[in-house]
Amino acid sequence: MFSIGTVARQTGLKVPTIRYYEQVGLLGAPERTEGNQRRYGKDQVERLGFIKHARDLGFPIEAIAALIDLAEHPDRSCAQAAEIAQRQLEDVREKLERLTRLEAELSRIAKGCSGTGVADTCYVMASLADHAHCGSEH
Amino acid sequence: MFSIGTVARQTGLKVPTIRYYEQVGLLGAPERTEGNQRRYGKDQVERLGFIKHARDLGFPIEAIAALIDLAEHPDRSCAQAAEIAQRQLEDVREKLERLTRLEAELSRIAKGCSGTGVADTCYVMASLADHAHCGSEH
DNA sequence: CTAATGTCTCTAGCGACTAGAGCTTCAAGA
DNA sequence: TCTTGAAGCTCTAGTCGCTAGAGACATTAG
Repeated sequence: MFSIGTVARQTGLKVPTIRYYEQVGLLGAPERTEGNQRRYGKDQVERLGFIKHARDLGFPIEAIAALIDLAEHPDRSCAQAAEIAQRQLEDVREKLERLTRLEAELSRIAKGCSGTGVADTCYVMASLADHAHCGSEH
Repeated sequence: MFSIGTVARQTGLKVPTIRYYEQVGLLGAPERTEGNQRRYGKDQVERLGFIKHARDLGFPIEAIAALIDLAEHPDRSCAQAAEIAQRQLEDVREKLERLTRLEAELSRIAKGCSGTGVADTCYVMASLADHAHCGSEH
């Protein structure tokens, strides 16, 4: 049985984050000592590892809850898990696309700066003020 | 003088968003009609366009406030504006990097799915449960 | 004049935590 | 056994950038 601090160190999560996951129902309530402190078993530590990994990959809490639910009903089809992963992948790809365009635009803006007075000549300001300066949509 | 709805249509912002920008001090309080409705002048519409564009490029509100402050003091150096843009560019690049790695990992995970029972064979689950399955850091 | 649309303020909610106050419990050393 | 300091507890509120909704008032077109 591990204290919350020990589990935090093991999983890389922060202590309040673990409590938060319990609060939102991602993790069942652990046992408690007589003095009301949480004590986690191996299973729960593993689940927290799963959650951490999924969060690192950007899965929203809700999707993780669905995945955990699937894991607890092994009779269900793997297709649902694949679908969740697929959705996440598409989400990431969309963000990538958008960020790629932003990067192009911003580097164009940032490069154009002359470093002189801001008044009429500042390229950054002009670019932001007038969308027509832009190279592409965003 | 334009009503808030008209300005919203002109700038592409939503009505509550415009009120929000006023609330957080990004935009000065506009004139009001006798009936207490906001009426905006050309200058303010322009500024809202500036804000919209900067937000679309991902600048946080605080950075936009700093840019507006610079715009109102044309004697200051353009270097500060360039610095803000540079910071934003770096931020975008960091996110891009991270997302690129996530995309690789997720597409590997999503592709590996066999579509059969979730029990022992689900690749999605196994990948999430065990970080050792991963091809790279994230 | 009426009806429809627009606008007002205010509060609360989103997601995923994070910070802090004020208290209690635990574990290790003297 | 006692003490001390770290770690834990609950609760509330704050973060960011909006968004939604309630209930009331203003404006405008026909």
